[in-house]
Order: sequence, then structure tokens, then C-alpha cells
Amino acid sequence: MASSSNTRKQQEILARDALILLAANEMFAEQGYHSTTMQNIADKVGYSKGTIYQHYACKEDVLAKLFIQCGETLQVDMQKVIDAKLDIRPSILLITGIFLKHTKEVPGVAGNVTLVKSPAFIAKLAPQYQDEIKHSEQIMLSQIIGIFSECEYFDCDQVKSAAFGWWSMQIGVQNLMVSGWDITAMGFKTSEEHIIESLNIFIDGLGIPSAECSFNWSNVKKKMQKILEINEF
Amino acid sequence: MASSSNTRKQQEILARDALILLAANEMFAEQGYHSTTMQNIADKVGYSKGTIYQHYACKEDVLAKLFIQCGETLQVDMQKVIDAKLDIRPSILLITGIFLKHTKEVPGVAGNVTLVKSPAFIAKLAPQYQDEIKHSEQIMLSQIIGIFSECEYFDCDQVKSAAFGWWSMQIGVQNLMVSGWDITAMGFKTSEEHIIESLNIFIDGLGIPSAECSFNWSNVKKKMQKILEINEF
DNA sequence: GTCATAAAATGACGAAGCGTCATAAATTGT
DNA sequence: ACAATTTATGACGCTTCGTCATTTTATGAC
Repeated sequence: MASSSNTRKQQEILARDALILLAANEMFAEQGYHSTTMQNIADKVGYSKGTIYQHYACKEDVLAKLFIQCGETLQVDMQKVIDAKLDIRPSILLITGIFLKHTKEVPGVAGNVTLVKSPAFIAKLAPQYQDEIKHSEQIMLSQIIGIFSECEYFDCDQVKSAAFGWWSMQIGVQNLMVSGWDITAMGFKTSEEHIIESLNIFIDGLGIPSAECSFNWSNVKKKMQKILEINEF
Repeated sequence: MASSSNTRKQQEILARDALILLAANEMFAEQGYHSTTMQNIADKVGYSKGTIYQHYACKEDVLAKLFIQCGETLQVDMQKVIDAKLDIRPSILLITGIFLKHTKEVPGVAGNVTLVKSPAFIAKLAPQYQDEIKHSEQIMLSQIIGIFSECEYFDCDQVKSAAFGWWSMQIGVQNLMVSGWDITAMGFKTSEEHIIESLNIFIDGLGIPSAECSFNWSNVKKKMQKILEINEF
């Protein structure tokens, strides 16, 4: 067997893998993880169920792979913010903005963070995915801790509490955003606007001086587009 | 048919209903909602599957009922804090403490807030439960808004952002607490300790002056026991 | 081009869970 | 004691997950 043939076939499989993930992501977003069947995904990509199972040993693995992919994108984007060496306030707000952007782009994944991390779910995953998820968590956590550590106003313990608080708020807002709850119908602004405002309050509480320019969601969005080098989202 | 006989039978059914919910709550907490079967619940209460289905038309309704029950308890406990007319800082921290307490008591419910509120899940519920959940949400939200409104330091818009931020953080920390993630193994303190510290930071950011006594998790717990008139949890 | 062999795709099948309903058991009223 | 009604039961139909024997396609030697 020629190596070129091997490579070609491998590329075919890789391309189909991308199609599967694309289809799964769409269906998870549209009708939820549990309401999406493997047959649905197979139909959408135009292959049989058996072929999908040559890529993923179980339905859980599909969501896990999407989750891991998102984690990688998040890490890359977060690193861009870190490398920009901004002040701590814009850093935190931009990292939040990145998560908000991802929540809107992949609601089927962002809304299932809790499911993916539940013991029952993890137990069904291929060992490789279990490890990758754990690894992804650690990288992201260290990035977050790193950003909060840059602040000279508080000690190691406060850093951990601040990072934990931010993380909680982030998980929470993701869940609120993907739930069908229309908060604007209750006189609220959008989740993005409120959470940025809340975070500004939180950062004020950390004793960090206010920036010269105000940081509302609109500003954060613009700054994000610049740093991530994207046009729209 | 005598009314006494009717009442007696109704009480039997009510008693069994409580047993079903008790069993379901335990199993949801132990092995998760999805891994718990209706047969499991039936076996645990010592009745057949068919009898369980005379109480609840579907598995979703069982979780929804538990969710609604918890909501009622939360409302009652929150009202006790509100009625105590404390300063805003202890009020917010005690409300948080109540949610932390409930998260520990009913992890099978607290960890599934996102699931219960997902459109696909809601759609399967009996109309009655759909309404009750919506109603429960509104009551709790108005209680939270009410507490934040007591603060004279900010306007209506800030109140909403603060309430939204608090709510996000609360949902997030519940998810973190019920996930298998052992943060103490990573050098962190407990979720309860960190979130109380984070909330203190958040409240500082609101411009609220520090209280004379410090409010760590231990203090909050003690104050809670006093106001809710309980001994341990 | 043809054929043997290997690789890959398929969907019928077994297993398991949800929810139903005809039947069985128990309770009530006469 | 017996009929009528209410209540409990688990076998059954249906759906979905995941498997695997079979079919189809691709490869390579001649």
C-alpha cells in the first residue's frame, strides 16, 4: 500500500469526521443533545449509522469531541488576549467576551458543560476523551488563574476566589443564555450586556481602578474583533 | 362513597407520592437523572412501574415536581431572610447560603436546573408543571431583585445587572458543586468558601460599605441556622 | 480488463428504557 | 356473600443505542 493512498483515505475520513461534528453541533443546538439521535446525525451527513460508529464509539464521544474542539479554540483565543498584555480589567472582560462569543456559536456545546462533566457521562467516554477533557480543563484554569494573578492588589487566596467566582459566573451565564428564558421580555437587557456590567462591578470590588474608557459589551466586542482578527460574529 | 374514605385514600396516595419523590431525589443524586430508570424508582418505593405512572405521566414530570418543591422551600427560606430586614450584605450572603444548603441537600435537582429549563424538557412536561415552574421562577426573581433594590447606592439598571450577575454565579456554582470536579485537590478551598469570598468582592464592587464583622462561609452558616431555625445541615 | 483479497459501508438485530393498557387484585357498597 | 368499582401490575409496543454479519466498494497482481 502506497503512503499516498493511505494519506488520501485518511484525509477522506478526516473530512467526513468534520462533517459529522458539524452536523452534530447543529442538531444539538437546534433540538438538544438528548433529542438528537445517532440516526439523525447519520442522515444529515448522508452516511449510515454504522459509519458514524466507526468514528465515535458512542453518542457521548461525539459531544465530548465537540467539547474538546471548543476548548482548543477557547485556549487559542484566550492566549491572544494574554499575549496582548492588556490591563487586568480589559483582559478579564475580553476573556469573558470570548466565552460569550463561543456560547452563541456553539450553544449545543456551551449549554451542556454540566452534562459533559457529570460522572455518569464521563464514565461512558473513551479513555482518550476523558484525558483530553481533563487536560483541557487544567489548561483553561491555569490561563484564568494567570490573568487574575497579574493583579497586584490581592494575594494568592483572593486570586483563587476571584477566578472561582468568575468561572462560576461564566458557567451560569452560559446556561442562562442557552436556556429558552427570554430575559428581555422581563425588562432586562441582553445577557451579554448584563454580565459585562456585573463583571465590571466584580472587578471594582477587587480594588482595580476604573479604566479611562468605559467597558460595556459594545466596546468589548470591538476590542475582541481587533485582537482575534475577525470581522463579525 | 363517604368523604372520610375518600380522604383516607387520598392521604395514602399523597404519602406514596412523597415516597416516590424521596426515592427519585436520592437516585438522581446518586447516579444522575439519565441513569435512573422509572423501574429503579418503582423498585425503590416497592410499587410497580404502572403505579408510578399514575402519579407522574413521564419521567420529566418527576424531576419537575422535585424542582418545584425545592423552589417552594427556597422561597420560604428566602422570605425569612427578607423578613429579618438585615443589611444588604448579610442579606445577599444569606440568600446565597440558602442556595448552597439546598444544592448540598438536593444535588440531583440543583445540578439539573439547566436541563429542566431547556425547551426540549419543558415541552414534555404536563402544562400544570410548565406553569408552576414559570411561576416559581418569577417569584424567586422578584425576591432577588427586591433584595438588591434595597441598596441605595445604585439605580434600577445596576440592580438588574447585579441581580443577573448574582443569579449567574449561583447557577454556576451549583453546577460546579454537583460536578465530580474536586477543586480542593487543586489547591482550592471549598466551593462554599470561595463563592462567599467572591460575593463579598462583588458586594464591595457595588459600593456597599464593609460590615463590622467579617462574613465568611462559617459566619454565614451560623447566621443561617439562626434565621431558618435549624440545627445542622 | 479480470479476478482475488482487503477495507469500508450498511442496516437488521439484540438490548434497554419509556410509556400503555388489558388483566388481575383489592376495595367498596349492598 | 356477591357485584361493582377502583387500583395495581407487568407484558407489550415503540424508540433508540450500539453491534456485527453481510454486502458493497476499493486495491493490486497478472
